[in-house]
Amino acid sequence: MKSIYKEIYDDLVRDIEAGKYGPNTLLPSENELMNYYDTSRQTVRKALNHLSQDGYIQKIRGKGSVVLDRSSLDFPLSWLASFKELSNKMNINAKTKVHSLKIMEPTPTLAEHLQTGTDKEIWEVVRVRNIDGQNVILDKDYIKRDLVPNLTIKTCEQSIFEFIEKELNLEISYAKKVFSAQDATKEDKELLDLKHYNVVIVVQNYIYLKDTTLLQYTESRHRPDKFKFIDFARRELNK
Amino acid sequence: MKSIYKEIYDDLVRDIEAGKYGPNTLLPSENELMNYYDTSRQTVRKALNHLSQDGYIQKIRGKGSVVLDRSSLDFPLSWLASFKELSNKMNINAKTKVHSLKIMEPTPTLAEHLQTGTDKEIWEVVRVRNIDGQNVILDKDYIKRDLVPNLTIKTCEQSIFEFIEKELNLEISYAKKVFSAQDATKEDKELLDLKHYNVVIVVQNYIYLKDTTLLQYTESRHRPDKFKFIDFARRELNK
DNA sequence: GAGTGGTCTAGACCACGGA
DNA sequence: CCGTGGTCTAGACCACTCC
Repeated sequence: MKSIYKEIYDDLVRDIEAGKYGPNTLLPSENELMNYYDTSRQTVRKALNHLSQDGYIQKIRGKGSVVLDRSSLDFPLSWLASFKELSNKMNINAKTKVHSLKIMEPTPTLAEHLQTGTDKEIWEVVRVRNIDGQNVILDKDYIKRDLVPNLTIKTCEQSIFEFIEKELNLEISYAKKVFSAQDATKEDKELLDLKHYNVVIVVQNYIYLKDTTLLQYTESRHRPDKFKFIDFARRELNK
Repeated sequence: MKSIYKEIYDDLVRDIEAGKYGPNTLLPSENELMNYYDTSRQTVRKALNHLSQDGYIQKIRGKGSVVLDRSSLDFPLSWLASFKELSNKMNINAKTKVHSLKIMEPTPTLAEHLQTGTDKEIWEVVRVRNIDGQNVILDKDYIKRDLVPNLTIKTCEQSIFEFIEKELNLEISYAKKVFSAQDATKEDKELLDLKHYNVVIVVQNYIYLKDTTLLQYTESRHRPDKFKFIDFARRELNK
């Protein structure tokens, strides 16, 4: 059973993306939505606040909720999303090749990234993402084995994300991402079609479950010209 | 007069950062906070939800609000912050040199970025950020002149941000950032100490006021090895 | 003045975790 | 079982925008 505010949120997202409410027009007022969904104002406001948080609308006191123009925003890929989800949304001709999949004991560096001991087994998954015939992203995933006992090449070719959430019923709650640029390593040069570039854009991703345990550390190494990341940020506290 | 939830939020942020509530310990329960501040539960929850949003805590049903470890998070520089705010927070030896400041009519490209006409005057501010004796960031700001009539070199050396908010009383509400990498231009090579790097990390920043008008377009060009950006993201809707 | 969103109250019931 | 957080209600008063 979906909660009411989530239903309202989903409805409005759908309507906005379908163009039912165009950019710079007003959404129905909180009162109208309240009556329409036969619910309390707080519930409506919760839905609207999430729309605001996610960059769909701007609430203006005395006026209403203005729909923002997200056409140039393309995809809000700031948030936790898997490569598969992304490539679907963007209609990209993408393929994934699993380069290696193995169980290992972490090096001291990896143990620190994963907040675990060097004697605890972890999975190492190395995947190459191919877009339009070019190998442009190298993904290295490190996953705690005690949380994910089994992993197959087939799963890694699809979406590890989906597998973890749907098959294992682990709830991913939040993540910390660190963006930087690094000199390309020998491995980068071997596995990617780097052309003349001597640096790669690195996205380190620490993925946490809802009980705050760290599940996975991922390093995504992008060829510079194929890297793009969009972020929507609010300065004020949400109302 | 500060609102109650903001007061609670600020208090808790202060206490968490001061170490009064250490990582992996529990905050007082919603009931306790409710009594302490003599307010309703909803008001307390609003404050806690913002803490959750900002990566300070994880709320766990049946248990409480767990303080997350932000020591490695350093600074949540994902969010709207000026260079001055940042360098203050990070104790960095940073200097700003204004390379040029002028009024111009936008090129077609710039007009599109700023969502304005090619006949409307805009400011162009070019600044070089020097960290530890090296020129590592080139900031190019384009600001609508009708919103900001006057701008001085002195202001640009300090913080344009502060000037806009405090002197002009314009309320900045949200921003869209686009991260990418580009081949270094002739200008990059002239103004920055680029060493052997042939690409720069570019952060395009579109800054909006609370009435949804676009105020400013900024392009921040970073030497790759000095670029770092940290993002905290939640997968679930906030509760 | 009428309508909008922003803050807040005082209740209620539910789902979950831990002892 | 009790205490936790998650959802929701039905009111209230305020600040703001627009006419």
